[in-house]
Amino acid sequence: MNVEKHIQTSSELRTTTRSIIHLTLVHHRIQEELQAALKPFEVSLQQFNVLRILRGRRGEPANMFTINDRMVTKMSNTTRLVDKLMAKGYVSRQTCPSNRRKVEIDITPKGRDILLKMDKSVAESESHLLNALNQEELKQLNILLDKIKVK
Amino acid sequence: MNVEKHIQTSSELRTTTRSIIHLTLVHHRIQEELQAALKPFEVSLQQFNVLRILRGRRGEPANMFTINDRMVTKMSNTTRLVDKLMAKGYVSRQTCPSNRRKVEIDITPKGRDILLKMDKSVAESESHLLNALNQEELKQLNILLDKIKVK
DNA sequence: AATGTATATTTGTATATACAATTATTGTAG
DNA sequence: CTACAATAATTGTATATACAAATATACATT
Repeated sequence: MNVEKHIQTSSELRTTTRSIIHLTLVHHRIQEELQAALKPFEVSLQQFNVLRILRGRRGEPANMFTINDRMVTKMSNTTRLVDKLMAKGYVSRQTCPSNRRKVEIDITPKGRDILLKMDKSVAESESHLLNALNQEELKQLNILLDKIKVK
Repeated sequence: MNVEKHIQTSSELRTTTRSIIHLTLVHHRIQEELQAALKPFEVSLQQFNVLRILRGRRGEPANMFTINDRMVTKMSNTTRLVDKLMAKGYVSRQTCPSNRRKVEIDITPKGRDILLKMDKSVAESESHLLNALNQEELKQLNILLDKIKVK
């Protein structure tokens, strides 16, 4: 990708600026592709992420904070994502008996079923996006991303 | 960053899934940092991007399509970004005399002034985010990002 | 010139997200 | 026990973005 051409600038960009723009463009493209993969299931990427987090807990229910901590959105929005997954019957929610401020959210069998189907579609999209990168390059990408200050 | 820990899964992730989650987390963090850098100027990151694109054209005005082509948003939203920059006096807009369907958008001196100030703040944030990466690593990052299928 | 088609932009609207305030419950200091 | 602070989640709302439709102009065919 020619980032300079993309933003149509005649001036040379700082290398840092260039890398950040590049990352933004790639990220946007990935989101588009994954959202398209999920469209037939009428589940948003964020809803998919919630389901995936719940499955990763292997039966142990999660509270809102736990789910939100693994997501890149505010807790208020996570509440609403769970609302929507509830309406579709993909998750259950009940107040935690030992601490009635908390809730216990879990994935339902119906949620697991659709998640399995979505997995397939998402995995194909991911593979397509990244198939020009071998294992060594993926590892290298992760190492470089790790060097970006996320704190 | 331990991506598995972040999404709190006990199962091993596919390496592609892991890389994509990692990229998403890093992207989100970068957006946050840059938005924070722009906050004192009361200009959104997307508004900043429009100004930067216009400056890159060195005096030649741009139409909506040209601006939008360099951005990761829909044209309808770019129209509204320009509306807001107009209201602040940072850009000018007039219908193109040779083709009255088109508009000619340009950055104003006032827009250039604030852009210079914002540049400084944004450059600092970018440097902070990426200062653990040397020139060779930035180059390598761009090469790897280029391998992600954006078509 | 009249009609249909393509191009460029804008408007309307639904969904997504961020931020602030609110509610409910629990913990704790006096 | 009461008052106050801390925690957990939700609700309200403003802004951001995506998608569809509408508007205006230009171009092409007859």
